[in-house]
Amino acid sequence: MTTPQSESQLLHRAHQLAGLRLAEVATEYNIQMPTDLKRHKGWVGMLLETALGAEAGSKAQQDFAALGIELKTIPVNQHGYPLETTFVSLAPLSQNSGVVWQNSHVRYKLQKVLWIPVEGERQIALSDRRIGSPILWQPSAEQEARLAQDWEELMDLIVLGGLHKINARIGEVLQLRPKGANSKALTMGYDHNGQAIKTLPLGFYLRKSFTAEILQKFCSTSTL
DNA sequence: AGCTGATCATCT
DNA sequence: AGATGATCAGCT
Repeated sequence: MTTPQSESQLLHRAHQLAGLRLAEVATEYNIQMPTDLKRHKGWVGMLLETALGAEAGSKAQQDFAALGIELKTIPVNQHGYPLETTFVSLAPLSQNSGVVWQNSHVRYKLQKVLWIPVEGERQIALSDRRIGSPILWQPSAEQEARLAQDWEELMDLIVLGGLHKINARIGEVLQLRPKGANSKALTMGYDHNGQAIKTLPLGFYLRKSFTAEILQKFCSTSTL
């Protein structure tokens, strides 16, 4: 699939996927389907990237950089409520001087997001899971303010030597959680004395309550 | 190691 | 049961 040339073209393609089951899309693009996602956690996301013409195996950019749009698939239950949090970006634990909300990766990634809900309950076979209607979202001023507030609180902990105080309970809409190969993968950070330490890489994630708000606003009639 | 794509699975 | 912390795969 060639990359879409306009926002409306991308939306049109996304709407055409709505209602299809994952097996139908995988067959159309000759993509092997795993039995489950245990060892293929990013499979649904990659499938829809292919189907929509995003640049595969891409870089630290939006999926549709020319359109300024990030693609996110999100697993939902039968009511359209998120089953998982949404990873946004890695948190800069070092070399973070001068980073402010306005030039942050989180704000960049969330400027404009095409959300595609997909049935995610494990009782539904992967092949039978249906794709929902796409939602093109831009944060409202109020939503961005909440994101910025959490981001600043969490970045303050990182920058001011509070890494040891960080856990997933902090933040109303945004949280920090480990994001690495495993608990042995370490990165550089700074402790409360300003000393360089090895610490778990952390990522910013959107809480389910926040993404539910995004999905619900549009899905009152039919998303799935 | 650090990005991309995320979900798993244990613990509370 | 839901959230937190841990983990999986591929590419650079």
